[in-house]
Amino acid sequence: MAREEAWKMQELDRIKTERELLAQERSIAAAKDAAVLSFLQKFSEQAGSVQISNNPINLVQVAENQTVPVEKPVKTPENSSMDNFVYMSSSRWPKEEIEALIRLRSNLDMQYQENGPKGPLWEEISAGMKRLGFDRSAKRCKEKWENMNKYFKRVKENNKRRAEDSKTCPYFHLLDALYKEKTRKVDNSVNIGYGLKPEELLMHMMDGQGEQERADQATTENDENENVGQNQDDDGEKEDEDNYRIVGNDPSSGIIME
DNA sequence: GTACGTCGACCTCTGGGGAT
DNA sequence: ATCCCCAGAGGTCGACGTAC
Repeated sequence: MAREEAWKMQELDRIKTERELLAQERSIAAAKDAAVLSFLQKFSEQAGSVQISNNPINLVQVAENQTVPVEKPVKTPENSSMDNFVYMSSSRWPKEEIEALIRLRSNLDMQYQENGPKGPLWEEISAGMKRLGFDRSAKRCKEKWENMNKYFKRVKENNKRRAEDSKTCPYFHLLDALYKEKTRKVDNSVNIGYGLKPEELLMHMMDGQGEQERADQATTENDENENVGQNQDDDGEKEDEDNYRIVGNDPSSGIIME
């Protein structure tokens, strides 16, 4: 019991820290926006005919030689001379972008579930990504989400085990945690969950996780072929279960639309 | 060079929900 | 009841990176 209380306190501290970090990120993004706008203004004055994408943030990141997200000039038949080029988004999603997408999608999914009608969900996610410095269209976000889940499920169904420090699929643990929480929410929503504030819901989820972990410890491994979306005790997860954090539905991730 | 894993992009199909 | 729109699932193909 005391251990559980301590764990809850730890989680609350972590939530607080994450919110502070997010505030920092937002201020950085705002600063970037301002810098980019001035840059674009200067740039357009100097080269009036140059085509520039509507991706100021990423242009700055290129200028600052940062790695994420990666941008590269792309030659097109129209601009093969490279005198005029457009910046295209990198096709590959860096880990940071994927994690941001998962968090945003999870947060908004929870919001939409609470608020009823689904609005322009992916537009909001795309806007949220932009605020975090990642320029991805709603369509790209949606496709990435679908491909990600598709591949995740495929791997799960194939019953493959991968090293925890695998270079690839670093987001699997996030998706895994998300599916677990979704399942748990469905289980709990009959009695609790709806009508609660996100923070309150988190506390319920955290309670549920504690109970779940205790239950997991008490049970034996007997569910080798459970479906990912149906069972949170899927195989191959016990080994790293203690490392999971509730990220997907964690309101503390703070990426909630103002 | 080849096999394999991973991923992006595009497509089709299906089910749910709203409008008529 | 029917139509339409949308989200999601699933399939497929090709590109890319890596291990062998």
